[in-house]
Amino acid sequence: MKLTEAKAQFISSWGAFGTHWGINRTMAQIHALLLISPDPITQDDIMEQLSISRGNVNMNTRDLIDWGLVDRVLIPGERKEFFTAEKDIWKVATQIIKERKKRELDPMLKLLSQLEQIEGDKKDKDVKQFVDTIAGIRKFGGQADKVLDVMIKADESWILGSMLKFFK
Amino acid sequence: MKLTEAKAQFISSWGAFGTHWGINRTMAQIHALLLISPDPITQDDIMEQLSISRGNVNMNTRDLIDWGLVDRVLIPGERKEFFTAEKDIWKVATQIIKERKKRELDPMLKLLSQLEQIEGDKKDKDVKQFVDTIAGIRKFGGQADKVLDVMIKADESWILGSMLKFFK
DNA sequence: ATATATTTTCAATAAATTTTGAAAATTCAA
DNA sequence: TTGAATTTTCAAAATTTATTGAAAATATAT
Repeated sequence: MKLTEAKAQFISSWGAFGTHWGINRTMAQIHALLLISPDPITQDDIMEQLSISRGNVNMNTRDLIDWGLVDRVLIPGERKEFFTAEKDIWKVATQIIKERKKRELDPMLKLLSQLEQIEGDKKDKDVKQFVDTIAGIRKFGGQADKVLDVMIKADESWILGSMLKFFK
Repeated sequence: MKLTEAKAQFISSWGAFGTHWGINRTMAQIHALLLISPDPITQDDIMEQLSISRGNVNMNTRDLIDWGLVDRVLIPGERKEFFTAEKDIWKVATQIIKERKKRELDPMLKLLSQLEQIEGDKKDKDVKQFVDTIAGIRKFGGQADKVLDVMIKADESWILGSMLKFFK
């Protein structure tokens, strides 16, 4: 397989993959393109390589920057802005976990603790099942929250290596 | 807060939550409803409680069954089919991990190992960045794969507890 | 300051996804 | 069997989400 074909496949698959993870296709594709670009590239480069509009590139690069996955780079003597992606996959994963935890897990846990305090007779089986379910999810979520915090704080891949040895 | 209100909030939030995880809103809502229902319920119950069509319920319960999260239950003397959800959140999580690994991670890893073997001069910086990126993702994915396998095999929450002690 | 290059915004449009509902298929009791 | 109850299917409609592109805003060089 040649580089051009492989690139196209990677970008396309990474885009499809992203949709399973709550990230839009184009955002994931731009991210893929930046990951395999050795040097920073411009809006126009992205537009051309992915055949998408300027507005689309602009919005999605902004989102990627908000996610902490992409940076704007100013190149001396160049009028245009350049973009570059964090290449260390561990940092990428950590950053994604951090953001999703903040955007999704934390608010959900907050809601669950509110829902746990409903009025009602605990002997009523509907009430009981509701409270038990909420409590179960909350407990699980709380554990996940702690594990993710540990992962976020660890900055190198030793932690996964350690886990593996631990569980072998 | 009263049970009715709390139920509605939970179902609605769980639905929204699901959309961030590549699961469609209605499927997640049906799952939520089943989680808090102490006894098995019918298609009609679901239609009524969530105000959705029969076809919609049918398709989404089928998907939930495919995901291994919901079971059909036959109640003696009843003509209709009943549905019930696995209530143990750990089992739910394990099942989801197992399915997503199979549907997403495994195919991605397979593709990456193909892409790593491209023809081309390793001294070319485009080639180098491409190969390095793919290798990095593959290595990370491979580790994740192993960790997830361990989690899937562990059937009780002791494993997370152990992790926490380990990293404290 | 002015002209030019570049980026951003956002209403309109297009595309993708979800939902409906009625017809077809299936199940089951008598 | 027959017919009523129930489930399934799937084309059409509705809804949601993503994309475009041109105008407005901003930045930069001379």
